[in-house]
Amino acid sequence: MAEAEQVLIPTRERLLRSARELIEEGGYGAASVVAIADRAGVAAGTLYRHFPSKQELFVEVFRAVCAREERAMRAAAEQMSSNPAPDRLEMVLATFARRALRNPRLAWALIAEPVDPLVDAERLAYRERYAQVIAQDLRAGIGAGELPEQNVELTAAALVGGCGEALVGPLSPVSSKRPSDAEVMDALRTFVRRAVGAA
Amino acid sequence: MAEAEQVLIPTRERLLRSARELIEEGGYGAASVVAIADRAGVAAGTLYRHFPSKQELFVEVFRAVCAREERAMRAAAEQMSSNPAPDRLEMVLATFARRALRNPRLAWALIAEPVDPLVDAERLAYRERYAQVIAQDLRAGIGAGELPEQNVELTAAALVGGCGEALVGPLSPVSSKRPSDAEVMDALRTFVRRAVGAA
DNA sequence: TTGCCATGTGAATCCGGATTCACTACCGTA
DNA sequence: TACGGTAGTGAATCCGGATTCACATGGCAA
Repeated sequence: MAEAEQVLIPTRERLLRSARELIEEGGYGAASVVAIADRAGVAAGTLYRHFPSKQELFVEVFRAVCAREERAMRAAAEQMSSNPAPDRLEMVLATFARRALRNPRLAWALIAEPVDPLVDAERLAYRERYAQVIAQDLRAGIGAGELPEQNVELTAAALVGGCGEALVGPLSPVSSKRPSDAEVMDALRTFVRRAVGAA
Repeated sequence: MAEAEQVLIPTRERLLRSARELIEEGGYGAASVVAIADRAGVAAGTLYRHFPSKQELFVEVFRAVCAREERAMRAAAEQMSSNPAPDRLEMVLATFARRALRNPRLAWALIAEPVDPLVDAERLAYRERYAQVIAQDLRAGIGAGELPEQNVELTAAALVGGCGEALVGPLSPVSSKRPSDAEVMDALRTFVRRAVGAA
């Protein structure tokens, strides 16, 4: 599978990119060392010139992708900064959902697919960060009297988790009679608004 | 680890039980063929006298446990059959959560931990069934005017998924500063009531 | 020119399980 | 007592992937 070799891009980057692409296409299972190296146009051994182990490579991929997601969510919140909290929350979670639906396999890998302890730890850390983005707006909403008092951390976790898992179904490899993306998004918006106690 | 051998119980059953126990304690990873056989007080080869493969054994364990969960949820709904739908829904999901919190490792295995295609297929099937239990009460509630119109299937999925993932955090192996079970249950009850649009 | 370092190679090796199989032990029946 | 079938044994084998390592190659500085 010798690709049109992107010699412009340094090997290390190419390896990271190959790994991400393979995960996007077929989950962690599809991203074997040989496959990754192959796609990057190098030999398997080369991977070990740039990363101490496959795990570490995965961690780096994972971090980069999660950071991108977090940025997208924060940006969404930013854009709505002058709108009421419920609208902001709806937007933030809709952003999360939209992106997941656009890249289902990757989303599944980020949200649920276990890999190894190193990556799993990273996952937990990022879940926490997503929840914090939500929690922030929840607090603001409560402060402004736009939302009722509630356990902010748990609601935030339930929302991230909730939307995540709600997506995992529609996302999952073999689901057949899946509803359209628009329907999913719509139902999730309603769900979020209600769950936070918006009018 | 030759246990006090329960020769009263047939080997096949003992194997199923060992597997379940090992999964409860350490997830699928801890349930190797040798470990399972060991705990059942037989040799590895014996497992293959009773099951065509490890996968098939897992599927059987998984089915049994999921069926038990489903029964618990249905029973909870049954008991509340004369109460309003929102109360029933709260009860059903609280049952789900309570049981998960009581047996975190197993819950994690059922809800999220990937194993192999056979078992994963089973998981999807059961998620669907849990969602149907919810959907049933949602429909009843809408019919009785106790709940607003909504996309029943998606809300049900979001709730099962939502509670599931919300639990996964608190459940997960290494989470430290986890809130008390009571707090989690409480926040989830509120969450559920709001999410379905109850007054 | 020579030596050294960084990078790349890919076949050989290692490793952790699942799976097999030739053999034993026991039980009920002819 | 012999026979066949069922259950059990556990060391040997197989298998898929990560990891290693002895051997290039090319650039750069002494």
